[in-house]
Amino acid sequence: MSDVARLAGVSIKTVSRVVNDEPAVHPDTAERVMAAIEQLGFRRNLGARNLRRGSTTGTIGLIVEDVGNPFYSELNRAVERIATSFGRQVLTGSSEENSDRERELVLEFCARRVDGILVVPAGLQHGYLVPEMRAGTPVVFIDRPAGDIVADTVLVDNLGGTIEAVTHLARHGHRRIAFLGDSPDIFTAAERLRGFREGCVRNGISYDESLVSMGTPTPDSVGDAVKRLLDGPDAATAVIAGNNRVAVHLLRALAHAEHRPAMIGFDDFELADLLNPPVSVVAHDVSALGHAAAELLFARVQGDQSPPRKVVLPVHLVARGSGEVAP
Amino acid sequence: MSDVARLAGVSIKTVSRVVNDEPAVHPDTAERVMAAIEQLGFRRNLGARNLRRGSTTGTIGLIVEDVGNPFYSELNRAVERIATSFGRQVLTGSSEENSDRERELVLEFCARRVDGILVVPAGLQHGYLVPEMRAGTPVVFIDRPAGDIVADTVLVDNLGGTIEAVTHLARHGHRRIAFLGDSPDIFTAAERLRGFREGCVRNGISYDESLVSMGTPTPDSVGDAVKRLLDGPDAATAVIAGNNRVAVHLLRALAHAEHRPAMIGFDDFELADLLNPPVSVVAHDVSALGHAAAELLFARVQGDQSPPRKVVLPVHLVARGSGEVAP
DNA sequence: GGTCACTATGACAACGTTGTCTCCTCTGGG
DNA sequence: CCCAGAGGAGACAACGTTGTCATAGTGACC
Repeated sequence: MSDVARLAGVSIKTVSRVVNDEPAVHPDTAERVMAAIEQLGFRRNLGARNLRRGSTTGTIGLIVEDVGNPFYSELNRAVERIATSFGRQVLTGSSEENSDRERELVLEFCARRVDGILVVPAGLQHGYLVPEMRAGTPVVFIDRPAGDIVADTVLVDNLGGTIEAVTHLARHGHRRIAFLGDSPDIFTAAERLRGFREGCVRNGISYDESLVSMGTPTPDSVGDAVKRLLDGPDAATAVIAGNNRVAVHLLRALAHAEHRPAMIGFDDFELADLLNPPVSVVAHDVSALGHAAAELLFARVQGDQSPPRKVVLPVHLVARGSGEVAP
Repeated sequence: MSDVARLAGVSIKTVSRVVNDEPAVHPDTAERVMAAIEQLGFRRNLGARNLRRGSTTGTIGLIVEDVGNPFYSELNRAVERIATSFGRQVLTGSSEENSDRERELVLEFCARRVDGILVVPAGLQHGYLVPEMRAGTPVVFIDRPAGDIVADTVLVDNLGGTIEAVTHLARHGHRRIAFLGDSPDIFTAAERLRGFREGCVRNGISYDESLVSMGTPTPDSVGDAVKRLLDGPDAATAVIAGNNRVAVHLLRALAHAEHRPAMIGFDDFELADLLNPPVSVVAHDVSALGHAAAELLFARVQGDQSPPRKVVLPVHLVARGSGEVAP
């Protein structure tokens, strides 16, 4: 900026005035300054500006498990949309379902003085956030609640959705239903398992633990579970996939099976309707999840001091075929 | 920091020393400072630090068309991985295929003094980047080259891939092949169309413009194209989808068709192998694209001054079934 | 005992901005 | 002709850090 000032033959403050469109600058002077800016390729340093003004940095942080997962990238997009409408930019990070990495990212974001943080939490302990939140960085939890602190949270109705799935299958005559879920350490997985259990009870099906398989889904783990749960005399006649990744692995494992069980997935996914048979799912609006969380965050950024809110978004069953076959 | 200093009864500089793990601080003093830091929830302001040190900000910018598109989110993930290994964080933005928005994002990133920018360019004019690049912000173009400047670029072999697709179809007896591409303003779309043409020539097929449909893919636009190209006496017997989004819309349009043409998509996508028939594609390694671009960017960040490089990554045809049916 | 090396600490300036205050020069009204 | 007021511009400090230099204290050695 001082280079610009020198070239234009004015003071540094006048350059600042021009850059900030402040009034009380003579048009001729302004023009000279503009020319100098152009010539030198000057661009105001936002970091210095924010430091001096004590204003916000105009950035928010978003931490998800994996920005490459379509579920999270749709979330990312929704968040970005809201952030843009508030004139903010988004720093993203993947926690890889690792709570140390999550913490690292959060603290780094705080050191960068982001205006707020959206996080799909990996761990169960979030005490480390208390000082940051007290220092004025709002945090909103997405898809999973905070472990041990009270904070704004936006969830989907995991329990209700899974109950609905079980009920739907029961209505089509299934009594032996298997449940394939992600690691039970993950809130959504645990909650959906709880919904599965509750769904069985409500439909007069005895809950059979041997029909449940939980764990980080890999092609092998899901393949093994399929062999175990869907073979033999006591085989399950229907199966619920606990999330989109389980569903994908499950579909691949079932692709060449002789007789396929009925199936319902939790989380919708692209092309589900084009598979054979089309896959029925418990769907929810991922964009709405991102929107709601981001809107809540920006309300906090703008000073909303009301007590922490918990929002639960509805889910709905989309019957496409795979869940409507008889045993 | 001055609060911490006051509480610990030391100078501000000593706090700085403790925070930076500098030697020459008495253990007792350090402990007192640490306690004060803990008590006050102090966190160093990275913005101020970077300003003072004149160092890099530890961030890079990534601009794609849409962070929610699986293709770009996979790219995002690959870039993030490299960035993390270099201790950097990633600011992301969606240009929405709008060159003004792209420019806005780039300039905002520059004002934030990112260490470098990765961009999937939307427009054809990048002169606005020259001052920024001269000022020392390296820029690497991904998937599409810069419009009117020379810069580092990482592409995939669009031409070769499409030629291969045509050849593959020709080998299976097809003579009337349709091509559905994205808007010809997009480099990859234009290039793949060129490959289609060249592929026809090489295989002794007369290039028939009436079998080509280019434009931003929507369910309707693709549906209309399908009706036009695949009906009637002169209908195409095979079709090439110019990118992953065209492919998805095409599959949906064909889902209930009586006799389906042979089909090959450009860009692989999840579940392609589970459709009926499984979809043959010209695949390329999106992660490798991100890796290569990010590695190149960080080489520049670290001072590599060699002439701009152009990297073209290979593609390969994955035959799964949809491309291997006779006319 | 004086010098030297070394440890531990602080004062101060500077990074690139912008808010505040001040100063100078007009213009127009009395 | 004087003065009030407005318009235009600059000097200076401050934002939160850290690099440089200075200083005080402590042993160890000749």
